[in-house]
Amino acid sequence: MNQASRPQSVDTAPATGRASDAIVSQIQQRILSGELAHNSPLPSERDLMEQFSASRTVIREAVAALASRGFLEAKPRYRPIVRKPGYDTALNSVGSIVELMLRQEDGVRSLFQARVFVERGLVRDAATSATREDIAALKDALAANERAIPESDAFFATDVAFHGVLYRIPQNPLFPTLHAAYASWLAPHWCQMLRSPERNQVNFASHQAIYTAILERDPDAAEEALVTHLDTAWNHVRETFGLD
Amino acid sequence: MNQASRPQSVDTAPATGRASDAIVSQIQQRILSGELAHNSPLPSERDLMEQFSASRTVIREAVAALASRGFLEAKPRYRPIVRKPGYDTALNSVGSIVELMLRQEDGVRSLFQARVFVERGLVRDAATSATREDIAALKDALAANERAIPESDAFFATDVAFHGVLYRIPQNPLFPTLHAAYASWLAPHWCQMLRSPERNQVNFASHQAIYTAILERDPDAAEEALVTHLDTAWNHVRETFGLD
DNA sequence: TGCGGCTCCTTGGTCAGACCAAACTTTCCG
DNA sequence: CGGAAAGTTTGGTCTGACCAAGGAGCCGCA
Repeated sequence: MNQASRPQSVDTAPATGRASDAIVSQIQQRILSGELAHNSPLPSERDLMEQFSASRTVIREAVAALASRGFLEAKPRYRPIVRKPGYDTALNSVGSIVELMLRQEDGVRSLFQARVFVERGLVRDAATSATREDIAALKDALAANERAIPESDAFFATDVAFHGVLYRIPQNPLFPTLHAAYASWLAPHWCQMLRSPERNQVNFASHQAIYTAILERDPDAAEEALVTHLDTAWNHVRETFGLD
Repeated sequence: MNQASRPQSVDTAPATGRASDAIVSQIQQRILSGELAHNSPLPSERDLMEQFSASRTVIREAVAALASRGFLEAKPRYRPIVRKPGYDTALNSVGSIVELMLRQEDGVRSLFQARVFVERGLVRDAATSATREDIAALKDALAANERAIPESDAFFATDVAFHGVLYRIPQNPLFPTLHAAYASWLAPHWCQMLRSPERNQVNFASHQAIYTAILERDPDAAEEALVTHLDTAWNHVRETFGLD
């Protein structure tokens, strides 16, 4: 509450039509600057309307806008929580729309195809430039995968985890985020599919083949193993949902 | 106004805290079903509050929510326009956040690196499975690129277009969208960079090398040419902005 | 007849004040 | 000392009102 007494002096965009826009950008700045700490609750709406000398209507509008952009997490009856957005927030905001597109099967195919595309690059990259630690992580994930063969639920988790290791190898924060997004989008579809230890065994074998190829620094083999693996998976998806 | 008289009978989620949620999902359905036609204006807020027998507060909240999710395009003082969302809408909604992340240079690097990653896959794919038409399109784009060498602005456009052709080859609607997104995100940075016919010449040569490799069905050569090309570009970016 | 300009109605944006129910805080009793 | 009860805060919703800008219709001039 230091300079809060003259909030209007710093108006960045007073000319525009929406009064809430100015407030949105101000609060946004406060969040980015840390003045409003990450994970702390937003001041009450009445407080804010005093700080910005605006009506509650405008304040609520601003809060809603910030929430929709991922700067706030607003549970129905609770105080909004300040969230400094990261890559995950970004992908999260697409989530709802992706969900919609997934309903028309063409979307599922496109998305899955895109995933194959990315992972092809990932395994090539892994084969050419994985570090000792990366390989070790892969080995661990593979071992966990093998142990989980009898239990389909656990197997699914370790399956996702194995692929997740691949996404972490390039050291680019975008990829793990992308993986999480993929997983969350496609998981509902996966869960509907019938699973069995036999099928798990096949998938594990594919993972092992990928791992081996990476170990041998053979990008082409790794890519092929990956493609085979995901093609098989896709066929299962097609069978299950009766797509094209 | 057929079934509008009993809007509460179809409530999908009446138990939740937010009253606007129900209205949001109903309007959303009407948009998806085509009952509210694409590009047509939304009924006035007063109309809607009658249809849903809700206060204007709630209606406005619902409209704002739909607008933030891309189902409506709401210019400040005008009637909201109905928009059936597509892939572009999805990526558009990330735009604002990406913009923010681009400000901390690490984000630029990550994003650029991810782009390199994707395009590596794209050129490999092009080299292995480009059709005659794809090759022709590439050739055209390359020719346009060459013609534009003297004029940096035009060159930039044809540069983007050339890469755009690569994104279209896999026939996956996600990729062109991604390309558009990349272009719009990185364009502001590119525009700040100094350009010259000499530099354009170098870039054109790179494009030509990529094209040649694709023509010769040589994925490795194509990938290498692409990586060289983008590495050079990245060095220019680094020089311009003084990144790590 | 055609068209720019004026008027009036519509409609989105904002405000003030009020009420309710759920969440939070404090108090008090076992 | 812990948990239940009472009181206070606070988000969600409603009502009614006002303002200014957009849009439709009217009018007069060319």
